[in-house]
Amino acid sequence: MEEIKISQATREKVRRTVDELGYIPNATAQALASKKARAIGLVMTRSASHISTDTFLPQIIGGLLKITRQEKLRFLIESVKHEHQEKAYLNLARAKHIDGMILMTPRIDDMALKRLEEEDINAVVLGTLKGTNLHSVDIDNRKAAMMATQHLIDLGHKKIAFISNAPRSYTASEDRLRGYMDAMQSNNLEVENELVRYADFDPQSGYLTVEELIASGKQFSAIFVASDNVAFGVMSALKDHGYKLPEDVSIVGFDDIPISRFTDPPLTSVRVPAQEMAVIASEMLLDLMRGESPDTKNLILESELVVRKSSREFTASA
Amino acid sequence: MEEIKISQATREKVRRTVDELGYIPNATAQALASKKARAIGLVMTRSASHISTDTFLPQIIGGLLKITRQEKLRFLIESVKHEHQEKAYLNLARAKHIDGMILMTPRIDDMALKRLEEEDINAVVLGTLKGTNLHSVDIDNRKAAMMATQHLIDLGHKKIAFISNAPRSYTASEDRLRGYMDAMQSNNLEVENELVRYADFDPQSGYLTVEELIASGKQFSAIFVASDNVAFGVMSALKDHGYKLPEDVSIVGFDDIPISRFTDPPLTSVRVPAQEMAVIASEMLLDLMRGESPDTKNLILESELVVRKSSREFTASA
DNA sequence: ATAAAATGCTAACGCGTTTTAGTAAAGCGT
DNA sequence: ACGCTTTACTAAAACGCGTTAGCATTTTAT
Repeated sequence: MEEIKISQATREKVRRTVDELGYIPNATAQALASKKARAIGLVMTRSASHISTDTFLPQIIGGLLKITRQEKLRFLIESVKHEHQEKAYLNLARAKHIDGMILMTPRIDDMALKRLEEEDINAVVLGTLKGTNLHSVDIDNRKAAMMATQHLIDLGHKKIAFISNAPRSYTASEDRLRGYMDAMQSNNLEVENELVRYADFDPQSGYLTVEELIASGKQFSAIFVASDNVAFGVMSALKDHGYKLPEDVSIVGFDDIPISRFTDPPLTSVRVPAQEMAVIASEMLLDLMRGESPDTKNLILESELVVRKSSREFTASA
Repeated sequence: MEEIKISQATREKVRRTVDELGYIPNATAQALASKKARAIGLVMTRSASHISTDTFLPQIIGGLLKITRQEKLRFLIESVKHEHQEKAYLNLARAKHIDGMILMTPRIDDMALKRLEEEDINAVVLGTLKGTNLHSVDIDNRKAAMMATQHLIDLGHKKIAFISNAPRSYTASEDRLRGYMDAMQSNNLEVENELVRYADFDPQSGYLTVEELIASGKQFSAIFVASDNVAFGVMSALKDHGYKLPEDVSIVGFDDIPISRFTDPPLTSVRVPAQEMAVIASEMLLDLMRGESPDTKNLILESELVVRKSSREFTASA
């Protein structure tokens, strides 16, 4: 595979002949002979309906596609049902149709993931999973959530509700909650149980959660919603119940997905470099596949608060 | 492969032994020997950036995943650069790493697609491409666009602008424009060139298009936007320029993606059964892969107008 | 000029399955 | 019991490529 000298003419001639004969190497045979599939998998554990409403996913796919295209790798999407997870991950790699995998939205209790490291399986986690030795790319969810909450506090809000992006069993959800609590506590603000609620990925769950929140009768002048996608439902519910945004309630989201700047009001949100994360994760995976070890084991990317119109100074109206 | 009689006990014993040994068949070897990859591909021709902002994609992926999971097929995403398309499609199948493919967002001028039918390649188009013999699943874009436009006309609007979902080279874009024109003409309303504009998939392009529209000085009291994703940008731009929705301008979108009911105002839109389309397309593909021919060659699913708050009776305010 | 090393080329093997062929055993009818 | 067909099982071939080993040839060093 070193630099071999072959005349340009010969090279061209071969190319032409190959072209004329229409020869296309059989990828399967190549894979079998070389023991390399030249493919990576994006592994998800969510249901089809959650995937359908996931506005974050295209960014990840876009990023992965960028790399796989340029590296001439194939890219498959694998979806494992949570019930069968114990071996599911392993089988994907053991069956050798992929050389490595990228794992999305890890759950805290995901023991199967932890087993991946015991085997010699190339994997990069998109997110954070404590207690494992797996490579990962993520942002500092806790810190970012703290920043977001602090922003609301700086605007004078005291009764700040928290609506999660997902059930608490997902690591990102837990971390963002902690960040919210950090900010509240370090400003001597009380974290009220009634004001902490869990949504479930999609706008609909955000809508319903707000209705519960309103029904609880608790006062609040701002909500930190740990997912833009959920925040859309949150904003819609608030408006439907007669709240004016941002006059009555300030909202801060999380993810800063592409459409967030086009909502009404434009959503203040924590920018998560999703596509960049996907690109880096796949580059790390490539390193692992080559037998090299990536520069960093657990890379944390910067995130920043993008202030738009959905958050504003607290006034006594609410 | 017929029904062989094997005692339940034996069956279980084998299963246990297999489990203990941790044997996992090598998918690559299976594929090579059986000449079946047991995999399908979703083929897209758009750039990474267009993919990242595509809010329609998750629904398609969700639908495909549903079927591939249940049929134990693998599912890969292939992205071909338009420049190299001539052979790109063919190679995907020729290299034999997929048994069939689903083609998204076809372009009118896509000659490469037309070559697929000459070869013996299993393919289903998600959309419509005239002049080919390929199987396809789609809605009646022209009729749906006509309905959407007619809805605005029924509300008393006369100056109705059209903003496409994509450049005119995409078949869906062209068909939706025709539907708009059908409705206008059959109501003796003039189709004004200045009021017909082309966006480019994402909200940003919608935003810019509206600014051009406004700059043109042409009057309009309603806009039919042939994509919800673009419509988000359209609504945002209108508001930024002082228009009230729906008081000053009525909007009708297209696709009815999950978040459309949560916008402000909730978006009137043409419901496209995206996930169902994906499911049916993959089932058709499965038929083709089995050598059977699907019930229908070019299946047209029903779409309906979902009326929400973004469209209302014309008043002389605009 | 000769031996040693480097290079070019071809043929055979191996990858881990499915599939086919082939053989032995068993079932059937007369 | 004998020939015939069916069934069960085993061994080998095939899948289409990468890789290795072996041999022939050329280059380098002495």
